[in-house]
Amino acid sequence: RLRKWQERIRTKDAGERNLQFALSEIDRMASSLGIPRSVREVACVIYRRALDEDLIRGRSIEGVATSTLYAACRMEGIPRSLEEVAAVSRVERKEIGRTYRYVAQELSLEMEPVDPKQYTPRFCSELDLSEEVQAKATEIIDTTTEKGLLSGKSPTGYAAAAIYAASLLCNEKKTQREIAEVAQVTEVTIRNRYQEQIEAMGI
Amino acid sequence: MTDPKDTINIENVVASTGIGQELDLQSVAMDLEGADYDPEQFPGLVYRTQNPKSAALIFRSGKIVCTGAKSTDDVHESLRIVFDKLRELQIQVNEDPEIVVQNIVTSADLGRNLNLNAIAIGLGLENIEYEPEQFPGLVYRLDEPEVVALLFGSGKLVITGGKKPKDAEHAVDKIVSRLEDLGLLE
DNA sequence: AGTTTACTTTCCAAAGC
DNA sequence: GCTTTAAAAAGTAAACT
Repeated sequence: RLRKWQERIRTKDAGERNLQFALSEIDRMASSLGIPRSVREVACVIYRRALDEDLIRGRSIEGVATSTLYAACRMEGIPRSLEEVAAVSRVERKEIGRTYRYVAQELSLEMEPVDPKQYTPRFCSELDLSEEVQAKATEIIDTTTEKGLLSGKSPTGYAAAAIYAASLLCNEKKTQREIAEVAQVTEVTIRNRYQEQIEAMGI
Repeated sequence: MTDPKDTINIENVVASTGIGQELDLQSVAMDLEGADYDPEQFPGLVYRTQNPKSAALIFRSGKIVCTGAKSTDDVHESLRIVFDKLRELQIQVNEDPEIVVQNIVTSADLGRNLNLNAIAIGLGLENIEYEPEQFPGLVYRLDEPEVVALLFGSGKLVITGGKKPKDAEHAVDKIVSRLEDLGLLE
């Protein structure tokens, strides 16, 4: 009887320690990505839900913590790409993506696809581009999306190409390399999306 | 308009069977030309047939898995070749061991571009998985028939998980009618 | 700048770790 | 869970020319 009781306390303590570790990891990753406190709190709430639903079993705490932060950013409309969260996590990108899909499905998070426009303010700001370029990029994204160009394309690559096109149109040119660095995509992807977009825009 | 069902093409058939007899894979690997056997990596011996093209995984238990065939007839033909090869090695194999098709992968074309964003929201986020950052296809799990469809922006699709060719036809019909109901196929 | 190769996703069986 | 096998879809990445 005493042994069972001690075991319960031990598991409870271990669970408590694991939860504290997960929450501090979320905080650490969020800090290095410059994610606001309100979003970290959303991530912590999702993590606790995942814990309550017993979704952590068979998965790494760090993996679930990272996925939870990724999901929270999307829910709050300030997405970070898997590339970006993977850069501050000790779990690889593929694992984070798989865990995110599992958690989102099990908790019925019903996440809508990421809108490329949600990346433009942050990317433009990191590139020191004007509001004018940002507005132009937004317009390019809206127009080309209406023409059906977005299906299947990565939101970061799509946003990066629109920003590249907008920077040219507004005479504030940034090189493909500079934009690729900020958006964490390759120059080849920017070229491919850019060609389609300017053609659809009739430029 | 061409019926999307007419564009269905079987791309891969997976089937299992068995010769009801234990095998010494080490000696089979020695005698069978072109056999790949690395028990440290995987317990099955890999044997590839050329006509029709397929890959057979042969296990110590005598059970066999055949993949890569383009039709159910090809699976039977490939396995017939495998059975004959084993017989050449003085291994007893019945006339026609039971062959069970486990999975059929098909491709098809709806003939129009698809707005995957609208489909993801329209068909309801519950049976749909669409993460273009991770994969360009939208994953749609059907209950009847019980298959999984991957829909692409081009209107092309992949259907997998079915046990018979008809499953893919039924799946295409359901997908088409559901997209039409939502006004997402036009 | 553009090409080639390789990897991402879905499915399934097998035996063993 | 993982390992291996096969195949399609289309996008992206890495490594070259």
